[in-house]
Amino acid sequence: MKRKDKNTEQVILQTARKIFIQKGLAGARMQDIADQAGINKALVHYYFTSKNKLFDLVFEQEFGHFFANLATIISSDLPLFEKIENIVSLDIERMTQFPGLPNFVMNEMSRNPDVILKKLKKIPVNELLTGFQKQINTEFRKGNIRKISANQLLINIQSLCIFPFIARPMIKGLMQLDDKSYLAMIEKRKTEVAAFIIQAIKN
Amino acid sequence: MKRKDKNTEQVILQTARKIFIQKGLAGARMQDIADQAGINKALVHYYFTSKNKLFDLVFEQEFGHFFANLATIISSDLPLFEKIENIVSLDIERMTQFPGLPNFVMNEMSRNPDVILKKLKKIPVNELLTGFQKQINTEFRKGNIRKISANQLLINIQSLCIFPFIARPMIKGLMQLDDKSYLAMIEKRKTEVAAFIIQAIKN
DNA sequence: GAAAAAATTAACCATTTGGTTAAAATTTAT
DNA sequence: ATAAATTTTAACCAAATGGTTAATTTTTTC
Repeated sequence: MKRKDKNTEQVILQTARKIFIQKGLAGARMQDIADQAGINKALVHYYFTSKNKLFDLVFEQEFGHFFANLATIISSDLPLFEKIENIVSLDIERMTQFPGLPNFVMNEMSRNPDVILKKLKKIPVNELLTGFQKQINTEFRKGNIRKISANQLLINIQSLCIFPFIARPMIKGLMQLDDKSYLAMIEKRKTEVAAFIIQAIKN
Repeated sequence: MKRKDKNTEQVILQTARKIFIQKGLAGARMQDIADQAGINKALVHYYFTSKNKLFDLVFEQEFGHFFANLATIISSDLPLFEKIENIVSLDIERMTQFPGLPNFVMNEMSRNPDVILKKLKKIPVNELLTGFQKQINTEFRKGNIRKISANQLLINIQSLCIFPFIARPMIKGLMQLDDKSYLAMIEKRKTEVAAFIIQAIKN
């Protein structure tokens, strides 16, 4: 195994990501991570010092994916309905690309709210919400939409986009969908959810 | 500790529930359950045989809460909009009453989809969805609502009701809400979410 | 090519964990 | 009141776990 051909550190990280997402911090085993990475367990410690350190690193990366580009769209000059369409599209695409992500992030937020709070502080949420609320108020005054708070609207958008990924096994089970059907349904939601939301707020 | 005054089995069960909801199966420790129940660890094994057995029992009970009364409302003769209002109200009330429930159930569904599939098979979902779709079709033909599938509508309702509980720490962090403000916001959603949905499908 | 640095290995370690056991204590049944 | 049944206890157990160590191997540097 030559360093030029393979980067052991990266292999461990990818493997750890997969297992942490699947099993969570408590359920993941260092030996399993080593086995699946095809290395000796001591190497995990050599490169990452401890289970917690490795987990923190993985979580940092995954958490970054969660909010990727969202701020940019929310603060853009796009017309409101178009903005909603773009947020929905981006959210659903990202969750499709990283299917275990919402469960992973939500769990860790439950387990460890203080760490998350610290991370969230780095996001200029007030600015975003203020700008978004202004846009909403403008559209409301023009008579284009009904009254709604930026907070509630964003919660609704995220709810409609993310929950079906969290509830994937339940939805598949209840509605008797195989993977293909489930994914087709998710694909359809890209336009349907946006339309649902726009219709809900439209005057 | 007299049997007449306290039921050790129940105390263990309540404690286990709390800890399993908080830590999950892998993260919960039998010694912690015993400590918090104020008993000797061997007692947990005496009454419940193993960690897995105890967990299964707790999960069974919690899973029951998740779907409680939902089938009854969906299959009732209520007019569609009223039905939506009742589902939303019931969902939000139940999640307020059992705040850790959605995380707990969603996690276990991820971890153990086969077990969940088995449980879901006991719910007469096809009947429910068929009936609900009929009602929707009737309203659509009358020109009262837009076209939507029962599946997507139910997913949207559940998304809007449940996700804010799953994402509680994130919402609180991003929107800088304390517990009181968060709960006030949730209370408001009982009517707002129903109105949002009704508006989204109304013609 | 030799030395230094880095990566890898296999064995080992202390602690934790879920579970077991047998004795003691308590409750119930007669 | 005694015997039987049940509950509880404290000690113990084997395996699993995250982590450590020192030797060996490989790669990099000069």
